[in-house]
Amino acid sequence: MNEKSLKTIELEMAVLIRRVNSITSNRNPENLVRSAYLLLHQLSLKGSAGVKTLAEELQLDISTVSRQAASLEQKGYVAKVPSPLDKRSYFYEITDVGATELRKYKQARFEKISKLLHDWDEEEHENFGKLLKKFNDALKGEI
Amino acid sequence: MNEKSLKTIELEMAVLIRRVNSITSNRNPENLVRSAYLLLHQLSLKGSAGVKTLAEELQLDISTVSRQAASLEQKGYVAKVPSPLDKRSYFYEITDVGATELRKYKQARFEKISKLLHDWDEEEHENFGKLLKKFNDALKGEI
DNA sequence: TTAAAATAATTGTATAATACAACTATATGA
DNA sequence: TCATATAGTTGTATTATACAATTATTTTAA
Repeated sequence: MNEKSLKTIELEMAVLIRRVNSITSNRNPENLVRSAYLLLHQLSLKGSAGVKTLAEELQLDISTVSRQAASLEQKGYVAKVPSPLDKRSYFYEITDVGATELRKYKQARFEKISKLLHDWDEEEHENFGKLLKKFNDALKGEI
Repeated sequence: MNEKSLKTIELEMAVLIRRVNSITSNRNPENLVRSAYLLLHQLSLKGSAGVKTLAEELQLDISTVSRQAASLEQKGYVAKVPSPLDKRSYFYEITDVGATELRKYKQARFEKISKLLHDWDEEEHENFGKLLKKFNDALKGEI
């Protein structure tokens, strides 16, 4: 039982959150805003859905998702389509503009990370990705 | 040039920030508050310092650190000692109560992480810790 | 078959964490 | 010694979020 690694993770996780939050905070709210990134990603990945479903998938409060969706709609990144079956509910679907913006946003993040990790070897990239994913899977149940 | 791993990191990093922020948000602001954790850690590690120095070390705005320090002082976790040489400035030093609270806070985080990663093998723990640290070091220059 | 309960979404309000700008008090240096 | 620089605080704004109240609609049960 080696506590050292776990202690490192404990501390470095706090530092990571700080730094990433600081770096990714939005400069121009004209474009895709950080907080709505995962919402748009989800719509792109899984197709259209209502606020309730999205909130469950993203593990966020419905009200939070409702606001994020409204903001995406206002920018033209998603379309709000009334559900034909249930007049209370809607489907949000990503628009072409939204898909383009998502691609650009992802690309910008990708490039930042590529540059940041340019001197890591391939195995480190792969390991870090896998472990992050595994950590996130573990976290999922904790919210 | 394998883009896949970098794309995984790009996405999982966003998910990680979301989930960790959600899980670590404070329930009882009587005790040590998440945002001040690294400040108290820093004082514990490097000894007493003024707001300016701490802000540089933590890469935060002076005003942010000033408030965090004031809140720590109000809880009795740090003492605010006037600098004898310069009447404009102060040194914050961790108190015994503060040190105890820091230890408890760290221990609670440690236990959460231990439980979360109980089924990882030792090598994964070690790797994840090392890579997180390495990633944070890379981020440091980007703020 | 209608009244009560449940549900989808929005909106009001509150909080945490932060940065930037304005300000105060003190120190430095030309 | 006065102008400028510096340490720190406080005012204000923003982002991201949750919880509570509300509205509109649907489902259920008497």
